[in-house]
Amino acid sequence: MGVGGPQRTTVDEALLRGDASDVAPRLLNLLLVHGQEVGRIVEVEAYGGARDAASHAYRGRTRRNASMFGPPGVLYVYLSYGLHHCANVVCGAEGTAGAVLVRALDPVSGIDAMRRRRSGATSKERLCAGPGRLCAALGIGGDCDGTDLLDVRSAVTLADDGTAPPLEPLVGERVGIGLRAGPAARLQWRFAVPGARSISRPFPRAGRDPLS
DNA sequence: GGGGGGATTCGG
DNA sequence: CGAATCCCCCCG
Repeated sequence: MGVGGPQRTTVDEALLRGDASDVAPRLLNLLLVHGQEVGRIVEVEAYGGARDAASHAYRGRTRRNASMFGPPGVLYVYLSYGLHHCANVVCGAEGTAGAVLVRALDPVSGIDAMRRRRSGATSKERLCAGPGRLCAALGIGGDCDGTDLLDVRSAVTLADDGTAPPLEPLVGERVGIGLRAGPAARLQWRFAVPGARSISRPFPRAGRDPLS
């Protein structure tokens, strides 16, 4: 057999139909593709709708978050802190808000182009370790908001090379959620591939209870 | 119409 | 730790 690597297929919409917290861990080890630049999704976070105080959609639809209400498979891109773009895979039924934030990729190909876009980054494992970093590396900007990730003709797509998601992903609280989000800040809606090289920030050590 | 805060990142 | 810098929310 050839050494060209496993065949890449598109992702079925059925994978994305559920709630964000159910869909998120199933996106681990899929590929995010923009032209020649390809990265493996190794860290994600789930964001819901009206019941998730940490979600952009908590207070309903706005111009910014409109894509979150779209059909599953749409790309939701927003500008964070006026500087960095962040990419989400929209999930759940059309009309309901739900999305999975892609927080880190392991670079697979197009690494030279990624480095060019991220002039500061040197090491491969930092290239796409963070939601803003990976968008910069892949060239995903606001113009990509609303893209259909399941359409092979799109500039940005999701792909599956046959690597299954981990049976036991790392699980933790979402990053950067302020106290104003209330109990939603403690939801264990962050997931990652154990042992992945590119993780945006460490997960707290599991296996011990706090001293409460 | 104004002010505060953010799903971030980098440099000092 | 603070700056960069835009969108959105809430209050008046």
